[in-house]
Amino acid sequence: MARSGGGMEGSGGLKKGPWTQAEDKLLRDHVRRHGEGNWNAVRRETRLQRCGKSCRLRWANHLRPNLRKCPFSPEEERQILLLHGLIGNKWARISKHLSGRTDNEIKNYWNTRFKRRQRAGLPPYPPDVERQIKLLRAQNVNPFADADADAAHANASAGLPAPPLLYDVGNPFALLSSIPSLSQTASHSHSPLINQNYPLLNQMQVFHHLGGSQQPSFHQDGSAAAFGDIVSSRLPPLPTARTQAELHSNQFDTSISGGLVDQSMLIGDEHLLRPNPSMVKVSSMPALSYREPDGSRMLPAHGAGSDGDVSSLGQCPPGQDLHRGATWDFTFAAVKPAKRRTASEVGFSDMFAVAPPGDWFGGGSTAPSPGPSSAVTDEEFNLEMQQFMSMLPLSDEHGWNA
DNA sequence: AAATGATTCAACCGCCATGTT
DNA sequence: CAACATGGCGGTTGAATCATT
Repeated sequence: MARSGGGMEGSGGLKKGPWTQAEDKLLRDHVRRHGEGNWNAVRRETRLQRCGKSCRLRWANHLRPNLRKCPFSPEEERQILLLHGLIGNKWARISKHLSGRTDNEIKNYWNTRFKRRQRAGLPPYPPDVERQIKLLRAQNVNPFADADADAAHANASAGLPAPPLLYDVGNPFALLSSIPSLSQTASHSHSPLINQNYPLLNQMQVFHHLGGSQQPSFHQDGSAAAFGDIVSSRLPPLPTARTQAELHSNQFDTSISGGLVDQSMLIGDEHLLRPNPSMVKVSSMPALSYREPDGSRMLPAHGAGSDGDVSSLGQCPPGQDLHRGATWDFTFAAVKPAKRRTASEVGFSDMFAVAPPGDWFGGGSTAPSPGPSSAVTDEEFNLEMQQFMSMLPLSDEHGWNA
């Protein structure tokens, strides 16, 4: 998209703005001959008046083979959510797990949908995704934690709270405990991702299944916190309610609804979410059901390019791209306005029932913090992720899009 | 039909890490 | 070891487009 009117020259006579077909051809030919990399040589060896960075970006985001330009599939959306929940705004890392997707694409996707949900006063993750995130984090699953582990350790050493788990302020165990299969996984799996350093959450699940309602206390100093006969000495402290000012920019201000949602919204998910007496009713919330108008997004809204955009369309197999609909957009599109609505049309019956993110990624930091770390490899993580994915229905089982 | 506001996403920018000299 | 070059990443911007009034 043009951001400078096209053809504008920056410093050094370098061109900015949208790429033309001719430029694309030059770049493509160059890469074909010389391979990727050495981007600054492109300008030297071709007539392209683009800086190396611009070339790299153009190639990576639009020209390289195997790019998939179709809308995200439900699995991809779920992966994005899960990965984002685990590692935060690490778009490049996330994109590595989504074949044919660029970090920019994922970033745009997230930002767009996130803002939409934010406006609607919704948490970033649907309930079951949030549960997955909780579980993975509780199990210390962070395949990218090599570098992050140091930071986390440094934080711990400095007495700073570890990245919090997502949880329900009112009932931190309601979500975690409600998935027997997951509890089973946590308790009995021999997966390499099951980290025994975090047994407490698993026990919490058991505890809750046994009818426990007492909530544990966690101490920021990491000292043991009594929880029945369960003592936590290693679990990162769960967050306390924070003020809006402390929320990360990416966090939702759940104060709109007190961080909780109407109990009626739990319909369809009631076997997973326990009624919470502290839930409040939200009087005005956009209706969330949405159906894309007849695959209109098959084509870019703009850009198949007035200026020779060569966005590779149709690279997704038939049926993979026309995915709009109730069972497809289970995540963000549920908040997407079918049409912009008047306040009177707005409803809340399809709001996600989910715990407030509360302290989403650690207070004070402008960047989301990764979750607890482990030495799990990407391969192991992928395997584990696939297993989790397979456990989750792609259908609209819980009626989020109803 | 025009005006206005909202949304999308390609492209840019600045910073940082790594490699090379 | 320092200086420089290069590549990568995440955040942000803004024109094009869409939807609504």
